[in-house]
Amino acid sequence: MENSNFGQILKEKGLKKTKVRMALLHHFLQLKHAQSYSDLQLALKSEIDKSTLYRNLTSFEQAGIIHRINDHSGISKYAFGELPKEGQDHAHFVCETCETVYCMEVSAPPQLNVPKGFKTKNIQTIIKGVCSKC
Amino acid sequence: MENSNFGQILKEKGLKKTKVRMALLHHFLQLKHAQSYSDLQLALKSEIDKSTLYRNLTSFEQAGIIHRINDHSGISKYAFGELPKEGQDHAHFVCETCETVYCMEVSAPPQLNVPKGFKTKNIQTIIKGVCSKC
DNA sequence: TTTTCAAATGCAACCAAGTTGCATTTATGT
DNA sequence: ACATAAATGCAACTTGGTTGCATTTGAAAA
Repeated sequence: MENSNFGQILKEKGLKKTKVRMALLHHFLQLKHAQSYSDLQLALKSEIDKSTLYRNLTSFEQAGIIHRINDHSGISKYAFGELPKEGQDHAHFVCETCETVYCMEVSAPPQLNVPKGFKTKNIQTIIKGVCSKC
Repeated sequence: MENSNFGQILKEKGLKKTKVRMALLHHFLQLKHAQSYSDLQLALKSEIDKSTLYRNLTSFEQAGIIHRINDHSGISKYAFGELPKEGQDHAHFVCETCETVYCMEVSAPPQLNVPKGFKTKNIQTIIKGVCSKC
């Protein structure tokens, strides 16, 4: 996978090809699990300014390159790939031991007793447990 | 519902009966939807110190008087009642318009393709949509 | 290639949620 | 009424995230 590839992804999304974005993209593409701001800051050796990083995370999310995950910790994590717009075929597994967040497939959404007058638009599921490494 | 009742609840849980706790308990018992720290601070007319409030929210949660909810906003909300330990019969509905969080029943949990080696302990569901008032 | 201009960056200052240490106060058991 | 452990209040702090602004840079047009 060469640089021309990353540049292409950014171009398709209408985002300028910058050093920061290339580094971020490179990082996200080779990761299996979700990263928090501090994970990223650490991994990228603090080379990226805080606000620049946050702004790029937002751009990437809007462009559908990554998606934002809110596990029950209260801090956002980010993972490669777009979140499906409608219905539910994506869930997040949070390991209670190592705090790692994994994306998972869902074969059938939960059955909900939503009262009259309530309109469901989106369902997000957090699974807590222990991952295979722990 | 009189004060002796509230005092009884605290006693059963091994918590001292204090002014702050009585006020908090009184407030939670008459609420239908989840409250954030700032909601509580506002509702209680800022009479309660920040750290005291947080510490009591933690105590109440540990005692099973309230449960903590993490909608995708990143800030914790608290609602009366204990969260079921095993399985899933509780979900949270977040109104996209008014930000109100409601507790809901779940009749059937989602079907998940959890890989081998992963142990599921708990499933939390956030439903996003529009509530009956909005 | 050079010019140009919007977009991206870096920096500092800021806000809010939540935590911690510590001195003081208060609820409860004896 | 007394003693003691727990609860409170306060200040200081940490951290995730945002904002305003001056400077830099990517990319498209000349």
